[in-house]
Amino acid sequence: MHKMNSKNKTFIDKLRSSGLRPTNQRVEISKFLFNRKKTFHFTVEELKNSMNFKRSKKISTATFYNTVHALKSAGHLKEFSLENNTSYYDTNIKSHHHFFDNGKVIDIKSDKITFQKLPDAPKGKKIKNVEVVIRLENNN
Amino acid sequence: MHKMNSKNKTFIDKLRSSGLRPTNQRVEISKFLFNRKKTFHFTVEELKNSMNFKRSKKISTATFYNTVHALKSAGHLKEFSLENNTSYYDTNIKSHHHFFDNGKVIDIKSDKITFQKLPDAPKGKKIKNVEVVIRLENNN
DNA sequence: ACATACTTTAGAATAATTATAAAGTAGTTA
DNA sequence: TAACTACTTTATAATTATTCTAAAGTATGT
Repeated sequence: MHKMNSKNKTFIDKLRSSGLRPTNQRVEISKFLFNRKKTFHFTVEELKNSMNFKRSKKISTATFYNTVHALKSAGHLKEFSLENNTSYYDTNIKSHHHFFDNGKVIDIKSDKITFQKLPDAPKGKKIKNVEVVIRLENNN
Repeated sequence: MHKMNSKNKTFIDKLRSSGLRPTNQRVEISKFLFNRKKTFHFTVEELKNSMNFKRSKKISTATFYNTVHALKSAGHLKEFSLENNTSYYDTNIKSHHHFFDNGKVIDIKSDKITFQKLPDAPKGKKIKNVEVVIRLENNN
């Protein structure tokens, strides 16, 4: 007996293309992450807390880590780091940049930043990507 | 009895301006960090291991963390992050950028990158700094 | 419906970092 | 210089983020 409406398909596809069977837990995580208009920035701990908050049967920490890691490896999530030893993930996987405003992260669309000059890659290497972080502080 | 030649002064000044008394341990750490030609990238663990390697009397982990943290807060070190939940520090505090080549970090001088277009800061905010990370991969 | 390989989970293990509190030291003062 | 006080060092415990483990459960092909 399959419970699957057309809306779920997309989430399930993301899981399958990450090499993951679409179990209930994973489908719910995938929905939670991708069924939204705006891009979503999160840590695994935040994701776990916000999803488990209302659930009677909690999804385990390991499942959150496994699922997020697989989605990231498959390219459905983008990982980035702040200076607090925690991994952040972004549902916006298109190349883009970030504002950091004391712990808060805001996406900057790729075309908002263009370069006049970029260095050459060292010999034997090539550029995989370029990421810009603009740190903000309060005016005045 | 003071053992202090003019060379040490500089290291001691960095400590004092970080609000730290120049104890033996701290002076040695400060020397180790700043008494070099090229800029130095390190994690606290790496710093501890390389300094303690040859010492009979080891400097404690807490002292490394405290000292590095104070030097960073005072602006004598720059902190940055890779995607491995570890803090990296850079003795080059001038605004500059980085190549990341699987875990290896290479400085890029500030003037090697210039922008054609940068976004405005959100209202009430201003730009504190802009950092570029260029990720490398092997050719072919 | 079976078999099998993949999953979930609680809990242990690990790694980086921070906190604690007792013993030691720098810098000031008398 | 002796004494004092506040700051330091250190070993160790605690904390946080993450990964590992192994037993019990489930998806999927036949």
